[in-house]
Amino acid sequence: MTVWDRPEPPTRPVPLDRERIVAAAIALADEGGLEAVSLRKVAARLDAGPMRLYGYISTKEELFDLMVDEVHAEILPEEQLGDWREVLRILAQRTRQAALRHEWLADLLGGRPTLGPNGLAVTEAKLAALDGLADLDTVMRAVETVSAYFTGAIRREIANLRAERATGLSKRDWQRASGPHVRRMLATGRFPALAKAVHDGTEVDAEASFATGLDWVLDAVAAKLARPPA
Amino acid sequence: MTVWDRPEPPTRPVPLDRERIVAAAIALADEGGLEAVSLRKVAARLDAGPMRLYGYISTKEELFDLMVDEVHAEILPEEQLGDWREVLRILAQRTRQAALRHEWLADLLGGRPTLGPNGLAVTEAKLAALDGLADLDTVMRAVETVSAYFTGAIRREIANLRAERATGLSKRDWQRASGPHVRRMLATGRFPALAKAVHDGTEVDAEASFATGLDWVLDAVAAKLARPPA
DNA sequence: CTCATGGCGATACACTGTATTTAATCATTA
DNA sequence: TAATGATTAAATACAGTGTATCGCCATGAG
Repeated sequence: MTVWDRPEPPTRPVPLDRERIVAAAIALADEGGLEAVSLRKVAARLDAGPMRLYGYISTKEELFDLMVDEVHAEILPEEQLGDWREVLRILAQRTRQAALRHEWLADLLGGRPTLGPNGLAVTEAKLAALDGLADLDTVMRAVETVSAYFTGAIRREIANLRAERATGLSKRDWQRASGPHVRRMLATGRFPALAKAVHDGTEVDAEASFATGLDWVLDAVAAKLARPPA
Repeated sequence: MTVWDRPEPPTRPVPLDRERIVAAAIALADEGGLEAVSLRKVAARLDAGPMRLYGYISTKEELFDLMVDEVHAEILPEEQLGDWREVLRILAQRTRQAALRHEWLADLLGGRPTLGPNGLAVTEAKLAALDGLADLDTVMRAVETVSAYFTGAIRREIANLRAERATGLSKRDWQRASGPHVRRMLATGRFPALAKAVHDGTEVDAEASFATGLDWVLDAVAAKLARPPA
Protein backbone atom coordinates (compact mmCIF):
# COMPACT_ATOMS: atom_id res chain seq x y z
CA MET A 1 0.00 0.00 0.00
CA THR A 2 1.75 3.14 -1.23
CA VAL A 3 0.69 6.70 -0.61
CA TRP A 4 -1.24 6.62 -3.83
CA ASP A 5 -3.26 3.67 -2.80
CA ARG A 6 -4.13 5.16 0.50
CA PRO A 7 -7.70 6.36 0.37
CA GLU A 8 -8.27 10.06 0.62
CA PRO A 9 -9.14 11.11 4.14
CA PRO A 10 -12.88 11.45 4.35
CA THR A 11 -13.60 14.92 3.01
CA ARG A 12 -15.03 17.03 5.77
CA PRO A 13 -18.41 18.23 4.71
CA VAL A 14 -18.20 21.70 3.23
CA PRO A 15 -20.11 24.12 5.42
CA LEU A 16 -23.30 25.19 3.77
CA ASP A 17 -25.47 28.23 3.99
CA ARG A 18 -28.49 29.61 2.25
CA GLU A 19 -26.41 31.88 0.08
CA ARG A 20 -24.44 29.04 -1.44
CA ILE A 21 -27.56 26.95 -1.91
CA VAL A 22 -29.43 29.76 -3.60
CA ALA A 23 -26.44 30.55 -5.80
CA ALA A 24 -26.24 26.94 -6.93
CA ALA A 25 -29.95 26.84 -7.63
CA ILE A 26 -29.77 30.04 -9.66
CA ALA A 27 -26.86 28.70 -11.67
CA LEU A 28 -28.84 25.58 -12.48
CA ALA A 29 -31.91 27.57 -13.42
CA ASP A 30 -29.87 29.92 -15.61
CA GLU A 31 -28.49 26.95 -17.49
CA GLY A 32 -31.54 24.75 -17.83
CA GLY A 33 -34.60 26.66 -16.71
CA LEU A 34 -36.61 26.22 -13.56
CA GLU A 35 -37.38 22.61 -14.33
CA ALA A 36 -33.67 21.83 -14.16
CA VAL A 37 -33.64 22.81 -10.51
CA SER A 38 -34.02 19.73 -8.39
CA LEU A 39 -32.94 19.46 -4.80
CA ARG A 40 -30.74 16.54 -5.72
CA LYS A 41 -28.91 18.51 -8.38
CA VAL A 42 -28.53 21.56 -6.20
CA ALA A 43 -27.11 19.42 -3.45
CA ALA A 44 -24.82 17.57 -5.84
CA ARG A 45 -23.37 20.88 -6.98
CA LEU A 46 -22.41 21.52 -3.38
CA ASP A 47 -21.03 18.03 -2.77
CA ALA A 48 -23.80 17.28 -0.37
CA GLY A 49 -26.59 14.81 -0.03
CA PRO A 50 -30.07 16.02 -0.89
CA MET A 51 -31.30 15.91 2.67
CA ARG A 52 -28.68 18.34 3.85
CA LEU A 53 -30.57 21.15 2.19
CA TYR A 54 -33.45 20.70 4.56
CA GLY A 55 -31.32 22.14 7.29
CA TYR A 56 -31.44 25.48 5.51
CA ILE A 57 -34.66 25.47 3.59
CA SER A 58 -37.85 23.71 4.48
CA THR A 59 -39.32 23.18 1.05
CA LYS A 60 -38.55 23.64 -2.59
CA GLU A 61 -41.03 26.48 -2.86
CA GLU A 62 -39.03 28.28 -0.24
CA LEU A 63 -35.93 27.86 -2.35
CA PHE A 64 -37.74 29.51 -5.24
CA ASP A 65 -38.68 32.40 -2.99
CA LEU A 66 -35.06 32.83 -2.01
CA MET A 67 -34.00 32.75 -5.64
CA VAL A 68 -36.46 35.48 -6.54
CA ASP A 69 -35.34 37.58 -3.64
CA GLU A 70 -31.73 37.15 -4.60
CA VAL A 71 -32.44 38.46 -8.08
CA HIS A 72 -34.19 41.45 -6.55
CA ALA A 73 -30.81 42.42 -5.17
CA GLU A 74 -29.65 42.82 -8.77
CA ILE A 75 -32.73 44.84 -9.58
CA LEU A 76 -32.26 47.43 -6.90
CA PRO A 77 -29.86 50.07 -8.25
CA GLU A 78 -27.00 51.32 -6.13
CA GLU A 79 -27.14 54.98 -6.93
CA GLN A 80 -29.90 57.32 -5.90
CA LEU A 81 -32.55 57.85 -8.52
CA GLY A 82 -34.46 60.97 -9.49
CA ASP A 83 -38.15 61.69 -9.33
CA TRP A 84 -40.92 59.13 -8.92
CA ARG A 85 -41.24 58.60 -12.64
CA GLU A 86 -37.59 57.79 -13.09
CA VAL A 87 -37.67 55.47 -10.09
CA LEU A 88 -40.60 53.47 -11.39
CA ARG A 89 -39.26 53.40 -14.91
CA ILE A 90 -35.78 52.30 -13.95
CA LEU A 91 -37.06 49.63 -11.58
CA ALA A 92 -39.35 48.27 -14.26
CA GLN A 93 -36.56 48.19 -16.80
CA ARG A 94 -34.12 46.63 -14.40
CA THR A 95 -36.66 43.95 -13.61
CA ARG A 96 -36.97 43.27 -17.32
CA GLN A 97 -33.21 43.08 -17.70
CA ALA A 98 -32.98 40.69 -14.79
CA ALA A 99 -35.59 38.49 -16.45
CA LEU A 100 -33.56 38.48 -19.64
CA ARG A 101 -30.53 37.33 -17.68
CA HIS A 102 -32.59 34.84 -15.65
CA GLU A 103 -35.44 33.76 -17.86
CA TRP A 104 -36.89 31.57 -15.15
CA LEU A 105 -37.72 34.75 -13.26
CA ALA A 106 -40.60 35.24 -15.68
CA ASP A 107 -42.12 31.99 -14.45
CA LEU A 108 -42.04 33.16 -10.86
CA LEU A 109 -42.78 36.88 -11.23
CA GLY A 110 -46.05 37.76 -9.61
CA GLY A 111 -46.55 34.17 -8.57
CA ARG A 112 -46.35 34.97 -4.90
CA PRO A 113 -45.79 38.01 -2.70
CA THR A 114 -42.16 39.09 -2.54
CA LEU A 115 -41.46 39.42 1.14
CA GLY A 116 -37.73 38.80 1.21
CA PRO A 117 -35.44 41.63 2.27
CA ASN A 118 -34.51 42.60 -1.27
CA GLY A 119 -38.05 42.38 -2.56
CA LEU A 120 -39.21 44.57 0.28
CA ALA A 121 -36.41 47.00 -0.45
CA VAL A 122 -37.61 47.34 -4.02
CA THR A 123 -41.15 47.96 -2.84
CA GLU A 124 -39.84 50.46 -0.33
CA ALA A 125 -38.04 52.33 -3.09
CA LYS A 126 -41.21 52.58 -5.14
CA LEU A 127 -43.32 53.76 -2.22
CA ALA A 128 -40.71 56.22 -1.06
CA ALA A 129 -40.52 57.73 -4.52
CA LEU A 130 -44.22 58.49 -4.46
CA ASP A 131 -44.46 59.41 -0.81
CA GLY A 132 -46.36 62.59 -0.25
CA LEU A 133 -47.32 63.06 -3.87
CA ALA A 134 -50.84 61.85 -3.26
CA ASP A 135 -52.99 60.11 -0.69
CA LEU A 136 -51.89 56.62 0.25
CA ASP A 137 -54.61 54.90 -1.77
CA THR A 138 -53.52 56.62 -4.94
CA VAL A 139 -49.89 55.86 -4.26
CA MET A 140 -50.63 52.20 -3.74
CA ARG A 141 -52.71 52.04 -6.86
CA ALA A 142 -49.90 53.68 -8.79
CA VAL A 143 -47.25 51.25 -7.60
CA GLU A 144 -49.46 48.24 -8.14
CA THR A 145 -50.60 49.31 -11.57
CA VAL A 146 -47.07 49.84 -12.82
CA SER A 147 -45.96 46.55 -11.28
CA ALA A 148 -48.86 44.71 -12.82
CA TYR A 149 -47.95 46.12 -16.21
CA PHE A 150 -44.33 45.13 -16.19
CA THR A 151 -45.01 41.75 -14.64
CA GLY A 152 -47.39 40.92 -17.44
CA ALA A 153 -45.24 42.47 -20.15
CA ILE A 154 -42.13 40.61 -19.05
CA ARG A 155 -43.97 37.32 -18.89
CA ARG A 156 -45.30 37.78 -22.38
CA GLU A 157 -41.95 38.81 -23.77
CA ILE A 158 -40.20 35.78 -22.34
CA ALA A 159 -43.03 33.52 -23.43
CA ASN A 160 -42.75 34.76 -27.00
CA LEU A 161 -38.99 34.47 -26.90
CA ARG A 162 -39.26 30.84 -25.91
CA ALA A 163 -41.87 30.14 -28.54
CA GLU A 164 -39.65 31.59 -31.24
CA ARG A 165 -36.74 29.59 -29.95
CA ALA A 166 -38.75 26.38 -29.81
CA THR A 167 -40.16 26.67 -33.30
CA GLY A 168 -36.94 27.99 -34.75
CA LEU A 169 -38.82 30.78 -36.41
CA SER A 170 -37.45 34.28 -36.51
CA LYS A 171 -39.55 36.85 -34.78
CA ARG A 172 -40.61 38.20 -38.15
CA ASP A 173 -41.70 34.80 -39.43
CA TRP A 174 -43.46 34.10 -36.20
CA GLN A 175 -45.44 37.26 -36.47
CA ARG A 176 -46.21 36.35 -40.03
CA ALA A 177 -47.76 33.25 -38.55
CA SER A 178 -45.62 30.83 -40.41
CA GLY A 179 -46.53 28.24 -37.87
CA PRO A 180 -48.76 25.82 -39.74
CA HIS A 181 -51.34 25.78 -37.01
CA VAL A 182 -51.72 29.54 -36.83
CA ARG A 183 -51.65 29.84 -40.59
CA ARG A 184 -54.48 27.36 -40.85
CA MET A 185 -56.44 29.23 -38.21
CA LEU A 186 -56.06 32.53 -40.00
CA ALA A 187 -57.00 30.91 -43.28
CA THR A 188 -60.43 30.10 -41.89
CA GLY A 189 -61.32 33.77 -42.19
CA ARG A 190 -62.70 33.80 -38.67
CA PHE A 191 -60.05 36.26 -37.49
CA PRO A 192 -59.96 39.06 -40.03
CA ALA A 193 -58.53 41.75 -37.75
CA LEU A 194 -55.86 39.40 -36.51
CA ALA A 195 -55.06 38.32 -40.04
CA LYS A 196 -54.64 41.88 -41.12
CA ALA A 197 -52.44 42.62 -38.12
CA VAL A 198 -50.25 39.64 -38.86
CA HIS A 199 -50.05 40.55 -42.51
CA ASP A 200 -49.36 44.24 -42.15
CA GLY A 201 -47.42 44.10 -38.92
CA THR A 202 -43.86 45.35 -38.99
CA GLU A 203 -41.06 43.87 -36.96
CA VAL A 204 -41.39 45.01 -33.38
CA ASP A 205 -38.50 45.65 -31.05
CA ALA A 206 -39.38 44.04 -27.74
CA GLU A 207 -37.43 46.56 -25.70
CA ALA A 208 -39.01 49.55 -27.42
CA SER A 209 -42.45 48.06 -27.10
CA PHE A 210 -41.92 47.44 -23.40
CA ALA A 211 -40.73 51.00 -22.94
CA THR A 212 -43.64 52.48 -24.85
CA GLY A 213 -46.26 50.61 -22.88
CA LEU A 214 -44.46 51.55 -19.70
CA ASP A 215 -44.50 55.20 -20.68
CA TRP A 216 -48.21 55.06 -21.32
CA VAL A 217 -48.84 53.61 -17.90
CA LEU A 218 -46.58 56.17 -16.29
CA ASP A 219 -48.47 58.91 -18.12
CA ALA A 220 -51.67 57.55 -16.67
CA VAL A 221 -50.17 57.57 -13.19
CA ALA A 222 -48.92 61.11 -13.64
CA ALA A 223 -52.41 62.24 -14.54
CA LYS A 224 -53.85 60.70 -11.38
CA LEU A 225 -51.14 62.12 -9.16
CA ALA A 226 -51.87 65.58 -10.44
CA ARG A 227 -55.57 65.15 -9.76
CA PRO A 228 -56.08 62.84 -6.77
CA PRO A 229 -59.56 61.34 -6.58
CA ALA A 230 -62.23 63.39 -4.86
CA MET B 1 -70.81 -21.07 -11.08
CA THR B 2 -73.98 -18.98 -10.77
CA VAL B 3 -74.82 -15.81 -12.59
CA TRP B 4 -73.41 -13.86 -9.72
CA ASP B 5 -70.10 -15.53 -9.94
CA ARG B 6 -69.80 -14.96 -13.62
CA PRO B 7 -67.41 -12.11 -14.17
CA GLU B 8 -68.74 -8.92 -15.68
CA PRO B 9 -68.19 -8.78 -19.38
CA PRO B 10 -65.10 -6.70 -20.01
CA THR B 11 -66.22 -3.07 -20.02
CA ARG B 12 -65.77 -1.67 -23.45
CA PRO B 13 -63.36 1.24 -23.21
CA VAL B 14 -65.20 4.53 -23.09
CA PRO B 15 -64.40 6.52 -26.20
CA LEU B 16 -62.23 9.46 -25.39
CA ASP B 17 -61.68 12.83 -26.97
CA ARG B 18 -59.80 15.98 -26.16
CA GLU B 19 -62.89 17.65 -24.79
CA ARG B 20 -63.46 15.02 -22.15
CA ILE B 21 -59.80 14.92 -21.25
CA VAL B 22 -59.58 18.67 -20.89
CA ALA B 23 -62.78 18.77 -18.86
CA ALA B 24 -61.41 16.17 -16.46
CA ALA B 25 -58.14 18.04 -16.12
CA ILE B 26 -59.96 21.30 -15.43
CA ALA B 27 -62.11 19.63 -12.79
CA LEU B 28 -59.00 18.28 -11.10
CA ALA B 29 -57.29 21.65 -11.23
CA ASP B 30 -60.34 23.44 -9.89
CA GLU B 31 -60.39 21.10 -6.92
CA GLY B 32 -56.73 20.83 -6.07
CA GLY B 33 -54.79 23.34 -8.10
CA LEU B 34 -52.52 22.76 -11.03
CA GLU B 35 -50.26 20.46 -9.06
CA ALA B 36 -53.17 18.08 -8.59
CA VAL B 37 -53.30 17.52 -12.33
CA SER B 38 -51.36 14.40 -13.20
CA LEU B 39 -51.87 12.37 -16.31
CA ARG B 40 -52.57 9.35 -14.17
CA LYS B 41 -55.31 11.10 -12.26
CA VAL B 42 -56.87 12.59 -15.37
CA ALA B 43 -56.88 9.19 -16.99
CA ALA B 44 -58.29 7.53 -13.88
CA ARG B 45 -61.18 9.97 -13.89
CA LEU B 46 -61.98 8.73 -17.36
CA ASP B 47 -61.57 5.05 -16.51
CA ALA B 48 -58.57 4.80 -18.72
CA GLY B 49 -54.93 3.95 -18.40
CA PRO B 50 -52.49 6.84 -18.37
CA MET B 51 -51.01 6.02 -21.73
CA ARG B 52 -54.31 6.34 -23.49
CA LEU B 53 -54.11 10.09 -23.16
CA TYR B 54 -51.14 10.17 -25.47
CA GLY B 55 -53.41 9.36 -28.33
CA TYR B 56 -55.02 12.75 -27.91
CA ILE B 57 -52.32 14.96 -26.44
CA SER B 58 -48.62 14.65 -26.93
CA THR B 59 -47.39 16.14 -23.70
CA LYS B 60 -48.60 17.51 -20.42
CA GLU B 61 -47.74 21.04 -21.45
CA GLU B 62 -50.08 20.62 -24.35
CA LEU B 63 -52.84 19.64 -21.96
CA PHE B 64 -52.25 22.85 -20.06
CA ASP B 65 -52.53 24.81 -23.30
CA LEU B 66 -55.83 23.14 -24.02
CA MET B 67 -57.09 23.94 -20.54
CA VAL B 68 -56.22 27.59 -20.95
CA ASP B 69 -57.90 27.72 -24.31
CA GLU B 70 -61.00 26.08 -22.91
CA VAL B 71 -61.29 28.77 -20.25
CA HIS B 72 -60.94 31.41 -22.94
CA ALA B 73 -64.25 30.16 -24.25
CA GLU B 74 -65.79 31.29 -20.96
CA ILE B 75 -64.06 34.62 -21.26
CA LEU B 76 -65.41 35.52 -24.67
CA PRO B 77 -68.85 37.05 -24.15
CA GLU B 78 -71.75 36.00 -26.31
CA GLU B 79 -73.36 39.32 -26.93
CA GLN B 80 -71.90 42.09 -28.99
CA LEU B 81 -70.03 44.70 -27.00
CA GLY B 82 -69.84 48.44 -27.42
CA ASP B 83 -66.91 50.67 -28.19
CA TRP B 84 -63.25 49.70 -27.89
CA ARG B 85 -63.05 50.76 -24.28
CA GLU B 86 -65.95 48.62 -23.22
CA VAL B 87 -64.58 45.66 -25.15
CA LEU B 88 -61.18 45.86 -23.50
CA ARG B 89 -62.66 46.50 -20.09
CA ILE B 90 -65.14 43.66 -20.24
CA LEU B 91 -62.59 41.20 -21.57
CA ALA B 92 -60.19 42.14 -18.80
CA GLN B 93 -62.85 41.73 -16.17
CA ARG B 94 -64.07 38.47 -17.58
CA THR B 95 -60.54 37.17 -17.55
CA ARG B 96 -60.30 38.12 -13.92
CA GLN B 97 -63.58 36.40 -13.13
CA ALA B 98 -62.43 33.29 -14.93
CA ALA B 99 -59.27 33.31 -12.82
CA LEU B 100 -61.35 33.55 -9.67
CA ARG B 101 -63.32 30.52 -10.79
CA HIS B 102 -60.19 28.69 -11.92
CA GLU B 103 -57.39 29.91 -9.75
CA TRP B 104 -54.85 27.79 -11.58
CA LEU B 105 -55.37 30.06 -14.58
CA ALA B 106 -53.27 32.65 -12.79
CA ASP B 107 -50.34 30.24 -12.88
CA LEU B 108 -50.60 29.84 -16.62
CA LEU B 109 -51.67 33.32 -17.73
CA GLY B 110 -49.03 34.91 -19.85
CA GLY B 111 -46.85 31.86 -19.54
CA ARG B 112 -47.07 31.08 -23.21
CA PRO B 113 -48.72 32.48 -26.31
CA THR B 114 -52.42 31.66 -26.51
CA LEU B 115 -52.87 30.24 -29.99
CA GLY B 116 -55.88 28.02 -29.48
CA PRO B 117 -59.11 28.87 -31.28
CA ASN B 118 -60.70 30.55 -28.27
CA GLY B 119 -57.58 32.45 -27.33
CA LEU B 120 -57.29 33.70 -30.88
CA ALA B 121 -60.96 34.67 -30.85
CA VAL B 122 -60.37 36.81 -27.77
CA THR B 123 -57.40 38.49 -29.42
CA GLU B 124 -59.48 38.99 -32.53
CA ALA B 125 -62.17 40.71 -30.51
CA LYS B 126 -59.65 43.12 -29.00
CA LEU B 127 -58.05 43.95 -32.32
CA ALA B 128 -61.38 44.34 -34.06
CA ALA B 129 -62.55 46.75 -31.39
CA LEU B 130 -59.60 49.03 -32.08
CA ASP B 131 -59.49 48.55 -35.82
CA GLY B 132 -59.17 51.79 -37.68
CA LEU B 133 -58.89 53.94 -34.59
CA ALA B 134 -55.14 54.32 -35.03
CA ASP B 135 -52.24 52.92 -36.99
CA LEU B 136 -51.53 49.25 -36.47
CA ASP B 137 -48.52 49.85 -34.23
CA THR B 138 -50.56 51.91 -31.83
CA VAL B 139 -53.38 49.40 -31.83
CA MET B 140 -51.00 46.56 -31.03
CA ARG B 141 -49.38 48.52 -28.28
CA ALA B 142 -52.79 49.28 -26.84
CA VAL B 143 -53.91 45.68 -26.79
CA GLU B 144 -50.65 44.43 -25.39
CA THR B 145 -50.43 47.09 -22.72
CA VAL B 146 -53.91 46.37 -21.43
CA SER B 147 -53.26 42.63 -21.53
CA ALA B 148 -49.99 43.02 -19.70
CA TYR B 149 -51.76 44.99 -17.02
CA PHE B 150 -54.50 42.55 -16.32
CA THR B 151 -52.23 39.54 -16.57
CA GLY B 152 -50.00 40.98 -13.89
CA ALA B 153 -52.86 42.27 -11.78
CA ILE B 154 -54.66 38.94 -11.80
CA ARG B 155 -51.53 37.04 -10.92
CA ARG B 156 -50.88 39.30 -7.98
CA GLU B 157 -54.44 39.14 -6.76
CA ILE B 158 -54.48 35.36 -6.79
CA ALA B 159 -51.05 35.21 -5.21
CA ASN B 160 -52.20 37.41 -2.34
CA LEU B 161 -55.37 35.44 -1.98
CA ARG B 162 -53.39 32.25 -1.59
CA ALA B 163 -51.01 33.82 0.86
CA GLU B 164 -53.89 34.97 3.03
CA ARG B 165 -55.44 31.55 2.84
CA ALA B 166 -52.17 29.80 3.70
CA THR B 167 -51.40 31.97 6.69
CA GLY B 168 -54.99 32.08 7.83
CA LEU B 169 -54.78 35.81 8.18
CA SER B 170 -57.58 38.07 7.09
CA LYS B 171 -56.74 40.50 4.37
CA ARG B 172 -56.67 43.30 6.87
CA ASP B 173 -54.32 41.49 9.21
CA TRP B 174 -52.17 40.52 6.34
CA GLN B 175 -51.83 44.07 5.24
CA ARG B 176 -51.08 45.00 8.79
CA ALA B 177 -48.16 42.64 8.42
CA SER B 178 -49.16 40.38 11.21
CA GLY B 179 -46.91 37.79 9.75
CA PRO B 180 -44.02 37.53 12.17
CA HIS B 181 -41.44 37.68 9.43
CA VAL B 182 -42.78 40.84 7.85
CA ARG B 183 -43.33 42.42 11.21
CA ARG B 184 -39.71 41.80 12.09
CA MET B 185 -38.61 43.24 8.80
CA LEU B 186 -40.62 46.39 9.27
CA ALA B 187 -39.36 46.73 12.81
CA THR B 188 -35.83 47.12 11.51
CA GLY B 189 -36.72 50.60 10.35
CA ARG B 190 -35.18 49.96 6.95
CA PHE B 191 -38.52 50.32 5.19
CA PRO B 192 -40.13 53.49 6.52
CA ALA B 193 -42.40 54.19 3.56
CA LEU B 194 -43.59 50.61 3.53
CA ALA B 195 -44.15 50.64 7.26
CA LYS B 196 -46.23 53.75 6.97
CA ALA B 197 -48.23 52.25 4.14
CA VAL B 198 -48.90 49.10 6.13
CA HIS B 199 -49.82 51.09 9.19
CA ASP B 200 -52.07 53.65 7.56
CA GLY B 201 -53.42 51.44 4.79
CA THR B 202 -57.14 50.88 4.73
CA GLU B 203 -58.74 47.66 3.67
CA VAL B 204 -58.65 47.41 -0.10
CA ASP B 205 -61.29 45.80 -2.23
CA ALA B 206 -59.49 43.68 -4.78
CA GLU B 207 -62.16 44.10 -7.39
CA ALA B 208 -62.27 47.86 -7.07
CA SER B 209 -58.51 48.09 -7.13
CA PHE B 210 -58.37 45.98 -10.27
CA ALA B 211 -61.00 48.17 -11.91
CA THR B 212 -59.26 51.38 -10.96
CA GLY B 213 -55.92 50.34 -12.33
CA LEU B 214 -57.64 49.10 -15.45
CA ASP B 215 -59.36 52.45 -15.89
CA TRP B 216 -56.06 54.25 -15.58
CA VAL B 217 -54.53 52.10 -18.26
CA LEU B 218 -57.56 52.56 -20.50
CA ASP B 219 -57.28 56.32 -19.98
CA ALA B 220 -53.70 56.13 -21.13
CA VAL B 221 -54.71 54.17 -24.20
CA ALA B 222 -57.47 56.66 -24.98
CA ALA B 223 -54.97 59.50 -24.89
CA LYS B 224 -52.71 57.73 -27.38
CA LEU B 225 -55.56 56.83 -29.70
CA ALA B 226 -56.60 60.44 -29.84
CA ARG B 227 -53.10 61.53 -30.70
CA PRO B 228 -51.34 58.78 -32.67
CA PRO B 229 -47.54 59.09 -32.67
CA ALA B 230 -45.98 61.38 -35.26
C1' DC C 1 -11.71 6.78 27.81
C1' DT C 2 -16.63 6.71 27.66
C1' DC C 3 -20.80 8.31 26.59
C1' DA C 4 -24.28 11.24 24.63
C1' DT C 5 -25.74 14.38 20.98
C1' DG C 6 -26.45 16.25 16.84
C1' DG C 7 -25.68 16.48 12.08
C1' DC C 8 -25.19 13.86 7.97
C1' DG C 9 -25.65 10.18 4.50
C1' DA C 10 -28.20 6.31 3.11
C1' DT C 11 -32.39 4.36 2.46
C1' DA C 12 -37.17 4.38 1.51
C1' DC C 13 -41.76 5.77 -0.28
C1' DA C 14 -45.13 7.42 -3.08
C1' DC C 15 -45.54 9.61 -7.17
C1' DT C 16 -44.40 11.84 -11.61
C1' DG C 17 -44.08 12.03 -17.15
C1' DT C 18 -43.33 9.18 -20.71
C1' DA C 19 -41.14 5.01 -23.78
C1' DT C 20 -41.64 0.46 -24.82
C1' DT C 21 -43.40 -3.97 -24.92
C1' DT C 22 -47.23 -7.08 -24.67
C1' DA C 23 -52.03 -8.33 -25.08
C1' DA C 24 -56.40 -7.94 -26.97
C1' DT C 25 -59.74 -6.55 -30.19
C1' DC C 26 -61.34 -5.34 -34.60
C1' DA C 27 -61.63 -5.43 -39.70
C1' DT C 28 -60.61 -7.84 -43.74
C1' DT C 29 -59.79 -11.38 -46.75
C1' DA C 30 -59.57 -16.41 -48.15
C1' DT D 1 -66.24 -19.35 -40.88
C1' DA D 2 -61.29 -19.17 -40.11
C1' DA D 3 -57.31 -16.92 -40.31
C1' DT D 4 -54.47 -13.08 -40.75
C1' DG D 5 -53.18 -8.33 -40.41
C1' DA D 6 -53.84 -3.82 -38.30
C1' DT D 7 -55.19 -0.91 -34.61
C1' DT D 8 -55.75 0.13 -30.03
C1' DA D 9 -55.47 -0.42 -25.04
C1' DA D 10 -53.12 -2.09 -21.20
C1' DA D 11 -49.06 -3.44 -18.56
C1' DT D 12 -44.70 -2.87 -17.56
C1' DA D 13 -40.61 -0.23 -17.12
C1' DC D 14 -37.44 3.61 -16.28
C1' DA D 15 -35.39 7.52 -14.64
C1' DG D 16 -36.35 11.04 -11.88
C1' DT D 17 -38.87 13.90 -8.20
C1' DG D 18 -39.82 15.93 -3.16
C1' DT D 19 -39.46 14.59 1.23
C1' DA D 20 -39.78 11.33 5.85
C1' DT D 21 -37.29 8.26 8.42
C1' DC D 22 -33.45 5.71 10.22
C1' DG D 23 -28.96 4.60 11.60
C1' DC D 24 -24.19 5.79 11.81
C1' DC D 25 -20.24 8.30 12.98
C1' DA D 26 -17.62 12.13 14.53
C1' DT D 27 -17.27 15.38 17.73
C1' DG D 28 -17.99 17.43 22.19
C1' DA D 29 -18.46 16.89 27.36
C1' DG D 30 -17.62 14.49 31.63
